[in-house]
Amino acid sequence: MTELIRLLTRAQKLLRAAADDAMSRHGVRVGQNLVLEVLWETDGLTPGELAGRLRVTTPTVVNTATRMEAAGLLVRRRDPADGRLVRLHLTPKARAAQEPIEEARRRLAEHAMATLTDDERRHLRSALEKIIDRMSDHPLDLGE
Amino acid sequence: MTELIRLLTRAQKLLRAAADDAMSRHGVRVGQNLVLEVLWETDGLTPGELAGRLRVTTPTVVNTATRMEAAGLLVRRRDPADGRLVRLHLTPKARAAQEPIEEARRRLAEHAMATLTDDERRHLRSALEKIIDRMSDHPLDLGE
DNA sequence: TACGGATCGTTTGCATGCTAATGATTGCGC
DNA sequence: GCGCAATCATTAGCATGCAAACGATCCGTA
Repeated sequence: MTELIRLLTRAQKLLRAAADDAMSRHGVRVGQNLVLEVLWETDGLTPGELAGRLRVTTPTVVNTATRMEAAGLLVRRRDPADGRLVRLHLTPKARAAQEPIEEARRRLAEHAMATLTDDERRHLRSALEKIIDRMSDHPLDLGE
Repeated sequence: MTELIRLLTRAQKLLRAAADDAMSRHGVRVGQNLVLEVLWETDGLTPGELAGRLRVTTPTVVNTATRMEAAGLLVRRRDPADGRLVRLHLTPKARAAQEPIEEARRRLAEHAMATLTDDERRHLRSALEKIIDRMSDHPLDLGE
């Protein structure tokens, strides 16, 4: 079964590289895209909230946000009600990138799955969900 | 279909984190494990050869090898016949880690796939291979 | 009201990848 | 035999993740 994990890793790497390529055409790197996807839907989230939704640590979001701020994709605003919080707001530049990036993402996904039948896609989805559930609910116990 | 890519990414991330956890018990990080797997089989490869087998760039192997050298897992030796080449040789410490690490890897894989039937595993393997073939043979064309 | 624990974001340091630039060595062609 | 292009490894710089340490702010309690 270790072979299956290798295949999964390799497929994910190919997809990630292709996604990064596609996103880069629009001035967005693959990690930044994850932040954008959430903020397009709900602007003004805090780094901590974003980290929770992306299943990533807060420092990761903070660093990505800093790079995105430098790239002119978002701005930080202190929450007026709670001085500990920082709210991340997208710029018009980030909003303008939404349609082309989502389109690129859709095309990439269709391209990657082009040789899979609907049935194969369903099976793939189901298998991945089982693995995710398994690893989420029962993290590998290594003793002590 | 973009949902399928998200699932694949999430599953891979969970597996990688679990693998890193398991390997760390044996003083080896998940990236170093890839190098070990190849060198256990064929000792004395060059960084370039390793990079080719691992589908990773040469600088990545060089950096990983430097960390592994610092950790006492391997040594660099200049090739006597060709001064440009560097050959990576495992230390006894790295050989001693082989059995426990391979065992941990097997257990992790079995654990992650525990809720999948043989049929589901076959379908998963087949789908992943199709995606890999597709992305390898037909990299997404983005136009110029 | 003042203090101390809880809650955030940030900084720091590391591992893993990449691309581009650099440096050493080889080997072919003249 | 010499020089120059090809071939390697390495270095530098960046993006993405993590964990751990730190600093600021808030809030319940005494």
